[in-house]
This record gives sequence, structure tokens and C-alpha cells, in this order.
Amino acid sequence: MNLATSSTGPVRATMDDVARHSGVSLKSVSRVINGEPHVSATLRAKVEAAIAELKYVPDAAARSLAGSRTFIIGLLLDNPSPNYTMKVQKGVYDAVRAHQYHLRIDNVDSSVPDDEFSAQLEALVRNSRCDGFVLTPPLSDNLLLLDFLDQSGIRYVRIAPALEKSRGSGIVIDDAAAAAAMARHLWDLGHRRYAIMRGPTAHMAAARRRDGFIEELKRLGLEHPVIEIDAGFSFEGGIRAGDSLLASGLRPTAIFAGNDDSAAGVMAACSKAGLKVPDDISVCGFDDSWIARSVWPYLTTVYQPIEEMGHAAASLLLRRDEPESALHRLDFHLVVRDSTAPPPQA
Amino acid sequence: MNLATSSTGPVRATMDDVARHSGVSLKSVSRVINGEPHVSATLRAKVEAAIAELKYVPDAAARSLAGSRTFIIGLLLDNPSPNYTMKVQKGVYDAVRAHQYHLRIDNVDSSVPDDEFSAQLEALVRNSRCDGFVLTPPLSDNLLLLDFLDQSGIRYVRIAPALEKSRGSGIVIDDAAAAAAMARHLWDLGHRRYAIMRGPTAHMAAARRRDGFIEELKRLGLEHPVIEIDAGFSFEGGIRAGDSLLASGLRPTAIFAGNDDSAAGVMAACSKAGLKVPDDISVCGFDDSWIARSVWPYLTTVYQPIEEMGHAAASLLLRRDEPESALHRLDFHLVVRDSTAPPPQA
DNA sequence: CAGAGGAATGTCAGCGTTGTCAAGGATATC
DNA sequence: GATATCCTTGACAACGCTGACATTCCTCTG
Repeated sequence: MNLATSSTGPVRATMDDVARHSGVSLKSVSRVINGEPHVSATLRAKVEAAIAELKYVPDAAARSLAGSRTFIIGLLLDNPSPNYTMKVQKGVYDAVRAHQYHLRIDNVDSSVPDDEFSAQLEALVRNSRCDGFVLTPPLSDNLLLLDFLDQSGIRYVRIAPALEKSRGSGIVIDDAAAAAAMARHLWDLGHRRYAIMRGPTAHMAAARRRDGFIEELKRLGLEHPVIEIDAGFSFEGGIRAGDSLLASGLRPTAIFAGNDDSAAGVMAACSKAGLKVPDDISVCGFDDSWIARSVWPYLTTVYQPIEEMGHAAASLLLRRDEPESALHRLDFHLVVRDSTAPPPQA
Repeated sequence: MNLATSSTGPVRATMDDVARHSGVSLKSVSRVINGEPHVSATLRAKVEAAIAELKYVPDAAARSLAGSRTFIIGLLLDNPSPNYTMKVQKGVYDAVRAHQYHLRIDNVDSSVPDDEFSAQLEALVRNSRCDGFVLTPPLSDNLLLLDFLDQSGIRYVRIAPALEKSRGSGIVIDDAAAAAAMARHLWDLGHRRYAIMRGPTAHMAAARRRDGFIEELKRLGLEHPVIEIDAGFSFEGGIRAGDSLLASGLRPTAIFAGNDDSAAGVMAACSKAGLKVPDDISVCGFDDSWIARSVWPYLTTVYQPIEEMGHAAASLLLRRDEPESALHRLDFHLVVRDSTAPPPQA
């Protein structure tokens, strides 16, 4: 069997068939399909009827050869977290399909030296002709990539950008406000001794979460300093940070981790140390990723609308009437589950 | 800014440029690019030099319009597990890119009524012209889908098929043998009282794991029957099944769960019940997915080469010389971590 | 009511490849 | 040495659609 000639399925109708069938010119069919102005209602109706009857579907290859669009949106991926990535991907997919576009995936590896990275990008853009790219973190803040796309005149939308936010369009949530909300939750439960597990230093959103958390606690009147430890964004990082925190003898009653993975690690460290969550100590995360419901007790966290962010990013790319650059802020909300509770009575 | 005209990047060289540059005909360039026979070494060298110099890249749209290939491989997704999906996707992506193809993602929802599902498929195949599809479970065993693809004459490769294995090509591992290996591991540790958490009933691979596990134990001389409980493939399912098992008063010393997620749930149930893993009870999973290292203690499990399976599937699709139908078996191996240990002294 | 301007529709030449067919040259066969 | 056969190369017409431009038919304006 041969790849090339294997499609022996029913013959697809062409635009010519539609034109003949509805008694109008080829170009008029084209106009209807592309929603161009200056088409009478009568003609449109005729053509649409013919399209429906013949089950006509425009040929993407011919369209992109003749026109200048490819009807493909590229999703640029370089994120280690499968949960996050899949959610973004789902959102982008839905938006793209709703516009009759297709989703193309492209992975890049930004952990290589700059020149190699540039070579990757060049190859990618040369090969993968797309009408636009959705950039996921950490790519959203990769200046080399942004420069390259700008210079090539390729449209893009950034998900959760932190640096140079005026470049391209971006979809964000207010990390600081979200962290502040978590701070209030813990404060209201009665906690007064806190630790925070910082995310990766390169991750700007993580820094904003930290700042928002600490600011809010100060505003609420916290006296003790907040203990800070680097934990990264991984389970291993969380467990390590948790181990060393608990070994140090410091005993916060609540720990805020930079994301759900590290929070899960912290919880593991607590149970290793014989502390029960949430009775002895409260732990909370950020993202409401899938792992938040794959640990026991279920994790209190901040819901980030990741799928919606992907959807919004793709939609932005597909709206031709969009301004050059804009930052769209989406809503988060607190998800209180079982890993936070009032502190133990001293 | 307009999607259509935004690409003001450098002008791409066309095949015509290459032909002129190397002093040969258009068709000869085409022959070189497509690796067709009957091309002299001299001509090939000239053309290749010109291609390199002009940085020529064939235009995919023109190729698929003129020829009958699209240079796109579709990945059909309907799997709830992001870990699994991302791994498959990565493998498929790498294989596809190595052949200068592109990866298109398409989601379908097989949880809807049959007629609605058929409509989805029809729309998908009508719109998404691909040179072939990679099917992931549970789609690999969806007969409606297989019928549809066969009938449309579209090539596909199935990942982990269980039913009607002679249809299309398939990439599998030996689930029964893998489960048997796990059984031997536990037996060698000294366990004699087992429970097994069954996967979803519709999931054939899960059934094979169960059978392989029990068969092997019988072969080894197990006397007590293995306790069986349905847990599905989710964390919640695992925790529920674990709760009811432990509440029942039955006390196996080792629990084999159908996948890592349900194993994590079982571990949570154990710690809720005050049992320490692995000192009081051993727990093991299947897949070596990402969650196996996101629980404490790290999970003993079976490594399935999911990424390689995706890679193999796509490669199969891209080899034109492949027979109609073939089943390719890939290797698994045991990953012994911290969740299994000898049973407590009675 | 002539002329201008705009709305509605049509004609036609590509877009950048590949498939078909033909032609010329080299090699093999009797 | 003539004919048959294969190898190598090229000319040219699609592929299905859109962009530029032409044409017709209104409707408005003064």
C-alpha cells in the first residue's frame, strides 16, 4: 500500500462543482466561502445550498497556494509539565477548530546554546508555515524567539508573558493578586507563621506570586518574617525543600508552594517527618493542575484557567481585527480543598 | 495587522530558482527532491548544491496540491491521561519531523452516542487531510473508527490495540509478561497474600495485565486466591478501592494496581488507614508515568516505552515499504523503586 | 436625465509543485 | 550493424483556489 495513492475514498467536490451546481461563477463561490462583502443574499443562499448538498469542503492546500494563508496555527511547546501543556493544547485546539483552522504542534528545546537555538528556530519557521504561533511559557519570555518572530514578520500571542509585555499580544492572570488571595485564606484560618517555597528563579510568574503573597501578609499585619526556600516547580524540588525546612527546626503552620507539583513534594516531606496535613500543618499550591487531585489530602490551590488561556490566545490570533498588541487578563479563583485547615492549638 | 499579508519575511526560493540556478529542468529538481530513481549523480549533485545555496525548501501547499500527499500525519487523541498523551505525542512528533512531515493534532470525543461519534469522524476526515493517522488508546480499539478509516481508505497505525489486531498495524508491549514480571518481583520479596486493582473493564490491556499477574502467581505456587477489586485508572478510583479493601478487613501484603494513577490512590488510602508503604504493605503500579515519581515513596512500576511506541507508530506510517498489517512488540522493564519491600514479619 | 459612483458578478492568470508523455542517448540483443 | 530496451532528461498541463481587474447594473446627485 502506498501513502500517495491510498486514498480511494469518495471523490471530493471541488469549487467548480459547486459553481456549476448553483449556476454562478467560480469567484462568487469563493466570495461566499470567505465571507467577502458585496454578495447578494440570493446568491449566497444558492451557493450555500449547493455546498451543503455536495458536502463541499475547501481544499486547504489549494487555498494556501493561491492565497497567502495556510489555515494552520502553530503551538510552540517547550514545557516540561504535561498537565499544563495538555490543557493549553486543548484550549488552543478548540479555538482553532472553531475557526476551521488546524493545529500544528512544534517542539523546540530552549535549553541549548543560543546559536543552536537560533538554528532550530530558523529551520522551524522555514518549514512550518503557519498563520501564527501560540507561545507557551517559558517560550513566551524567550527574547531570542520574540526577536526572530518579529523580524520574520510572523504573528504570535504569548501565554503568561512576564517580560516586555508590550511585544505581541499576551494572555495573563494576575499572579500577585492570586497569591494575595491565598494569603488571606490562610490568614483567615488563623495562621501566623508562614513558609513559602519559591519557584524557579527564571520564572517571572513565580516571583510575582511570592511578592503578592508576602505583600498581602504584611498588609494584614504579619509580624514574623516569612521563611523562604527555593523549591523549583518539581515534586523532587518540593520534597527536598520540605525536608530541609523541617530539619531546620523552624515550624511554620502553613506552607505556600509555587505550584502544585512542589506542593505535593512538600506534603510528602511532611508525612515523612510524621506531620499530618492539614491537622499539623497546612500546605497549598498553585495552578489547580491535575496533581492537585492526585495527592491525599486533596490540595488547596489557585485555579488558573489554563485551557481558557490557550483558547483566548488562539482566538486572538484568528481575529483579524485585533490591535497590534494587547494584554488580556483572565480570572483566577481560589480552590479550597483539604490540605489547609486552622493551625493546631499551640 | 492582517494575517494574510503580515509575512514580509525574506522571499523564499522556488523550485524554478533552483532549476535555473543549476541549469536543469524543473522536473529534474523535483526528481532530486523526491529521491526518484533515474537521476545521474552529476545532476543530483548540481541540484543539491543549488538547493543548499538558495536555502530552498519545498512548498508544502504546492506539493500537496499537485501531488497526492499532504506531508501531514494526524495524531488522534481521546485519552484523559495527560502524561500518557504527552509522551506519545512527543514520540510521534520526533518521528514525523525526522521525515520532514508535520504533526497535526485532532481530538475526538468517543464518549458520545454512536451516531454523533460518526458525525465527528466524518467531519474530521473530510477536513483534516492527512497521509495517515496514529491512533492512541482507547481509540485504537474503537471499531467504529477503524471501520470508518478502512472504508475511507485512510492509513493508520494503532498504539496498544487489543481487539482485531490484524487490522492496520499496531505497536504493543506484552502486558501479560510485564505483569508476570511484577508478580515474580513481589513473590521473590516473600509476599504470599495479594490484591489486584483491576483497570477499566473496557480496557483490554488492563485485563491482560490482570491475567498475566494471576497466572504467574499460580505458576509460582500461590495458594491463597488473589483479591480483586475494580479501581479503574484514576487516582480517585484507586483511593476508593483502597478504602474499601482495607475496610473489609482483608490484609494483603502486596497490592498490584492497573496503572500508576490508581496505585497512587491506593497508597493514599493506605496512609489514611495508618499503614506505612512499603513497611506495612507493598504497592506497585504500571506505566512508569510521571506520577510514579510524584508520590512518596516513589512507585515501583513497569516501564512502558510510551514515547518509543509513538515514534514507532509514526515511523511505520511513513515507511512506504511496510506490509499492510503487522504487529510490532516493544520491550518493557521493571522499575523497582521504594514502594515495594518484603512483607512485615507476621 | 446625464454622469458619477458603488454594488454585484464575472473572467482569467497565476500560486509552486507533480504526473504524464515524449524525446534523445546509451546499452544490450541477435 | 540494426533493432529493441532501458536510462536520463525535459516540456507542459494539471491540481483547486484566490487576487487583480473588467463588466454590468443600480442608485444617487445636481
